[in-house]
Amino acid sequence: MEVVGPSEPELDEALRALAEPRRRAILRLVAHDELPAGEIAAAFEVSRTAVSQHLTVLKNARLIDERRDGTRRLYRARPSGLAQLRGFLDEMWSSSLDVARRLVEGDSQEDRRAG
Amino acid sequence: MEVVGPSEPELDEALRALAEPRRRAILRLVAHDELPAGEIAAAFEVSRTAVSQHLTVLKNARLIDERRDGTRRLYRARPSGLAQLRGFLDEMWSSSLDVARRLVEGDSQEDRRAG
DNA sequence: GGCTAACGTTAGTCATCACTGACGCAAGGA
DNA sequence: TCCTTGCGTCAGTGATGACTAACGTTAGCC
Repeated sequence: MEVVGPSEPELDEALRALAEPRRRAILRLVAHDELPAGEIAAAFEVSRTAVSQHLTVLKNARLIDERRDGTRRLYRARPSGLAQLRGFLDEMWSSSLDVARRLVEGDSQEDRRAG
Repeated sequence: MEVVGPSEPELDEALRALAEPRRRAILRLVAHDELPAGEIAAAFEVSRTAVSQHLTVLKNARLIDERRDGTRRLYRARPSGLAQLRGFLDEMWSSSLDVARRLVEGDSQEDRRAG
């Protein structure tokens, strides 16, 4: 039996986006200020191309919003995109706390199955 | 100027571990029950080798704990490992909310710099 | 000691991905 | 119209990673 859980394309995309340190750094920048792509790229030593691709990934993951102003593109973090991740972590966290509590109480997995 | 943020090896390892769907599925399993490696592997269609490697990654990321019982190795989720991720998300979330509020108030980035 | 069960580890393969330079494109100003 | 500025896109490359089969190791039973 294959267990893969519910289909979760959005969560997967968001977590894959956050798994890259440079994208987290970019997200931190635009979490504090709305910034144009050029200014974001200037904050890093990698090429402007690389930063542009990171911005595309973050945008597809719905972690940032893009707004156009002439030839400039302004980016900022998207709070609701992070909220979903909090939900995932909270669920895992409470579940794991339950297991910890049961183990302390001596109620092993086999006990619960036998009962 | 290169901006990479504070060194965050633990956060990085945890997020990289969670970026893989199979590892999230494994984590969900051991968040509900403490399970031996064989039983975890039986829940998936990939080889036992692959699951063992996933368990190693999750263990190194401090997202699960391992306990030995004879030849068996029992695994379960580690609540404190998830708490760190919650902290990261909370910080980003509140920062992005601040930016959203400032933009709504018409206090643009340029305004704050000029002022 | 010999055997089996339950796992981890190693070596090798294929796909993914972060990166670069070159190019394309839209929005102004002269 | 021509030129520049600000960015995204394309094609190619090296590194990472998820996977498999084969092998090594430890615990317990006979």
